[in-house]
Amino acid sequence: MTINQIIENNIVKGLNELFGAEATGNQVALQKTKKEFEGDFTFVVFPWLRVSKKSPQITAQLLGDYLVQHTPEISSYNVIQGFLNLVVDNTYFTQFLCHNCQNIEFGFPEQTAPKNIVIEYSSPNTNKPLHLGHIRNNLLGWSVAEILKANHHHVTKVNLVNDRGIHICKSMLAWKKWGNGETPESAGMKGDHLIGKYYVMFDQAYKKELEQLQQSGMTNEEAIAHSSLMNEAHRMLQMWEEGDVETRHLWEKLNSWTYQGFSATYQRLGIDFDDTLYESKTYLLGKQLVETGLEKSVFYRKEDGSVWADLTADGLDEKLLLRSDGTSVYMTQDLGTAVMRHDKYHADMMIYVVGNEQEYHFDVLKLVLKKLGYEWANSIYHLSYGMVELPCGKMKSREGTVVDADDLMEEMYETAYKMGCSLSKLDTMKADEATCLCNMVGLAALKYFILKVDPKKKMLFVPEESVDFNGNTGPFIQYTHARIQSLLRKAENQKIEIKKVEHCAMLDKERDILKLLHQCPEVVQQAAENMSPAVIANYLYDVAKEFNQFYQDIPILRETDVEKISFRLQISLFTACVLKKGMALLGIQVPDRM
RNA sequence: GGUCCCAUAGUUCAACGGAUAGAACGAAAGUUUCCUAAACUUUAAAUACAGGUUCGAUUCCUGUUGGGAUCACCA
Repeated sequence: MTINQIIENNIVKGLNELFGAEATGNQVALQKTKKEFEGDFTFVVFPWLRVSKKSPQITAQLLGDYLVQHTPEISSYNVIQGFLNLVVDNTYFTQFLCHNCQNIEFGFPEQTAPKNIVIEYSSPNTNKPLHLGHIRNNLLGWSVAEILKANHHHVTKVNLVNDRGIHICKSMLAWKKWGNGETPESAGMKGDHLIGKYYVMFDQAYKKELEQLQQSGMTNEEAIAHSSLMNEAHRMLQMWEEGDVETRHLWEKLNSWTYQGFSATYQRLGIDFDDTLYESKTYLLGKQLVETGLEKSVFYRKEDGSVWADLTADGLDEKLLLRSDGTSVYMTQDLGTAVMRHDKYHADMMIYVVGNEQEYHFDVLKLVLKKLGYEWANSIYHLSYGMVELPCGKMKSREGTVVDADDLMEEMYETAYKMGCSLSKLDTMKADEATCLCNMVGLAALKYFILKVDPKKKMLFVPEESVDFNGNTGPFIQYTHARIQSLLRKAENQKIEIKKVEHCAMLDKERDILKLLHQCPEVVQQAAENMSPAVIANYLYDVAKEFNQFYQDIPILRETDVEKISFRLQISLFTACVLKKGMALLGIQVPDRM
């Protein structure tokens, strides 16, 4: 049981015994005491004045006396207005430090109901390279998966590759027409970038064609209908669906180039998956489900042969499920994917990390699944995150207003390198060590910048300006860790042993940082409940900041009292552990020197 | 037009209905004979507007204004 729970239980007992309140546990919530007041936990008594029938001051005093008497961990209290501030005994914190400093399980909260969770993220299209939007998606998905694991859930990370459809045919057609057999090797390009080049090429040629057709007197619609390029692409899609050998062969070849490119990007980003699924393998199941729904009269067929779900009774619109030519749409595929995924993993919860622009899509998906009789539709959770916007607005691949993932990571590395040089941090390092460090620092800056923001909120990215290396940033936390490691190395060189100190007079700064470290498990738990790595990121910043103040104000190795040195080293060691573990949940590595 | 989301210092982000709304960047001023100055200290600076609920509202409700998303035989 955590100390919060112990105190809360005693508050419930106190309220009942003193005032006959008939209170229960979930009505009582403890909060952290604000910094400017004395105390560690605060209980607000205002809501209980009705049952105590006494003034706020008296009510709080009575309860305070009761708690000090019945809770060994609480040494004293004070009352300000209706706020009862409870002071935890110093010994509690010194013992907490002794018991958890070397505990590798520390930070992972207790879990009474572990779940089977499948989390999907990334979900790229194979016709273009990954960009900043994918980076947010990947980092969020990966980090949330780690956070859920830290809360003892069984997590499967899956990537659903959108490997088929008209968009893929566009790059295939462009490569076939104008590629002259170009390969990633011959072009000296990453495979995904090469394919992306042809995708853009198609779009440019298509636009030019439309312009010419319009100049020759056609309306916009007529031009679209008469575009030979688009018609060719559609023919290619049909051939693909019919299983034409040559088309399939081309498709496989170009996709394999993209996968090689993706794989390199994922690796550099530090992202991985337990399983990869392909839409080309699930869309047929979706079609079957639609047929079943037709038989059950859950869906209906229009005169032109298209199949629809009528969701107007539920406040949504009518939704197309099969085109009049019988081919499937996005929703059809997703229905198949959902059923397949549920059957394959026996999931209690299926998380989809997908942008908030698709909220409507997921509302529809859940509703249609329910109409088909799948009760588990409620276990689908759309982890809906905000878009990353540029100063010029939304990112659009075809218009070239994207921040490419590979370029961005390279820029981060270069910035870290320049910075390292100007601070003379790299002077004493070997070349490969410096490279490794700059990669670590550059990535940390990028990842932290993205993950510290609440996932639900959209965020603004200003190239050359957004990603900082000072202040509330990844490198700041890395620096704090490196500083502690340096301290510990020095201690080892001086043959100083870190002994367990069970009782020790404490300075305010020491107490502050211990109190903060003590909160780690509940922070990890809260991050899981909110599915928000930002909770962890902001906590780690607080820890690092608190430690730097401690480090600045209080001598550690320069102290003369052996007990105090030991105690402070132990605090430092523990801080380093929490920083390292926490950063690992964000997918950020921490160096031992920088 | 229908539905949904958002609005906090100059800027980017915080704040389970609780106390004097926190940080960072940027601006101004300081701290290195001493454990890493990628650090620390100090100053100035914000809840879009109007109502309501509450002992108490940045947070909940209603309206106004301003942004964004979505409602495709696109994915």
